[in-house]
Amino acid sequence: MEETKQIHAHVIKFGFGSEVYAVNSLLHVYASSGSIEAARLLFDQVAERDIVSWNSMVDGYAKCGKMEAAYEFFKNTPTKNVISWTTMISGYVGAGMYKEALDLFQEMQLEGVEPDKVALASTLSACSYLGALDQGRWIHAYIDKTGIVIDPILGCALIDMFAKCGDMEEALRVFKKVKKREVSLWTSLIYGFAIHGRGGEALDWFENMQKAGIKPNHVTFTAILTACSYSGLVDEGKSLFESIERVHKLRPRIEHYGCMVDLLGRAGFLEEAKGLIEQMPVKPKAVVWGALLNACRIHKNVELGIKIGKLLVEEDPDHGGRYVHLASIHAAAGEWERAVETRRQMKERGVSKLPGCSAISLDGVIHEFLAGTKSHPQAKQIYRAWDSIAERLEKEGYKPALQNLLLDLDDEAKEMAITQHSEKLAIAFGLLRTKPGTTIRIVKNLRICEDCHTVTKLISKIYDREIVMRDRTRFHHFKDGKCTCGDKW
DNA sequence: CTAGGGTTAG
Repeated sequence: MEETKQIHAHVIKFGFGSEVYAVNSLLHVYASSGSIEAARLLFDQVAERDIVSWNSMVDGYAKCGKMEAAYEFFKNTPTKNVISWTTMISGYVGAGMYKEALDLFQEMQLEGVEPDKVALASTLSACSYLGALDQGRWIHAYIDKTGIVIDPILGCALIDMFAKCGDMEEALRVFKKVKKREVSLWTSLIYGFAIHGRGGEALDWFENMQKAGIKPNHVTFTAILTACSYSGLVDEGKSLFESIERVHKLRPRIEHYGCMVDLLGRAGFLEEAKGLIEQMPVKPKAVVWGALLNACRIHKNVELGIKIGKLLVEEDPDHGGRYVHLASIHAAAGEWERAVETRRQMKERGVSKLPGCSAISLDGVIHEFLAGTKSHPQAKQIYRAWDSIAERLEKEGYKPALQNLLLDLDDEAKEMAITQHSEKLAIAFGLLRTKPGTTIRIVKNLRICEDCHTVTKLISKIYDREIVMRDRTRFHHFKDGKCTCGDKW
C-alpha cells in the first residue's frame, strides 16, 4: 500500500513528459488487470485528471463486476464523451445487465451524443441477448443512414443480432453486403443457422467459407459442430470433429468435446457420449456432464441421469438449476419422495433458481412475463385468455403433463404452477394482441419445458399461427403442430 | 503518447 503510493508519487512527478498521460497509462494497466484498488489509490492521489482517467475507472470497476461503483464514476464524470458512454454500456453487457445497457444507449442519444461503431457494436450485443429485434433494426437503419462502414466486428455483431432475434434472412443480407469477410463474419452466420436448426445451410456456408480461402478457427468449429448437433447430423459432425486436428492442424478444445457429447447424446448414443467424456484429454467441466444429462432426459435414461444429476449437484451445490434437474429425473422415474427430498435440500441450503421469464415485443415495447406472477398490468385479462385457450386445447385432447412437475404440491396446485409458466402467458398475450396470421415471437431466459413445448405445437395448429420461440440456447419454430427442433432440445 | 467493440458447447 505505502509502496504503491510511493511508486505512484514517482509516476506523477516524473511522468513520461506529461503527468496525466503517465497516470492514465498506469490507471489502464491497473483497470485491465483487475487491480481496481490500486487504480483507485492513484486516482485519488493525483492533482490532475482528465476524461481518460475517469473512463478507465469506470472500465476497471465494471470489469471486476462492481457495477454500482462503475456507475458512480460514470455519473460523476465531468464532460462525458462517446467513450464514457460506451464503457458503461459494455460494462453492463459484460455484467449481464442488458436492459440497463439499452436504456443507457437511449439516454446517451437524448444527451445529444452521437453513437459511433464501437457504441453500436456493444449495444447490438445487448439486443442479441434480449432478442430485441426492433432496437436492433433501428441500429441497422442508423448505420445505413449515417454511412458508418460495417467493419468485421460490427458486421459480426449485426449478423449475430439478426440471427439471435430470429431474422436469418436479414443476417444473410448483412453478410453479403459486408466487403471484408473475415472468419468471424462467417462464424456468426454459421452459428445463426445452427441455432435455427438449419444444419444443412450451416454446412453449405462452412464449405463456401473454405472455398473463399478463409480458414476456420476454434470458434468456427464450435459453431459448425453445434449446427450438426442441433440438426442431428451425426456423421457430418463426427467427420468434422476428426478433421479439426487432422486437416486443420488445430487442437480440439473442451468446447468441441462438449459439442460432440451433445451431438452423440441428442442422437441417442449415450454410451458413446459417455465414452468420449471419459477419454477427454482435459478434465470435463460441468457443462459437458450437463450435455449428457440433457441427453438422458431426452432419451429417458433415468438410471444414468440420476447418476450424473447427483454428481453435478455435488460439484456445484450453489447452482439451483442442478437440483431442479435432478429432482425432475427422480420424478420421471416415479421416485416422488426423492424428487421432493432434492427440492427440500435445495431450499435448506438456501439455493435459489432463476425464475422463468418470457418476453414478447409488440410495437417496439418489450412485455415481460415472470412465471407464476401477475406482474403484468393486464394480468387478469391474460389469465382469462389463457383459460379459454386451455379449454380449447382440452377439447383437442390435451392434458397438462403433471408428472413432469417435481414439486411437493397436490394436483391442483401443480396444474396452477404449470399453467403459469411464463411462455404460456406470453403466448396468451401474443394471441390477444396480434392480428391472425402474424408470427408470434417469444424469447425465454431458460429452457422451454416439455409441457409448454407440447402446448405450443398444438396452438400453432389450432390457431393457425407460426410461433417462434427462442429459449436459452436455440430457436423453436412452431408451425402446423410441429417444431423445427424435432422434439430434441 | 493514455480510455470503449463482436462471434464460442449446456
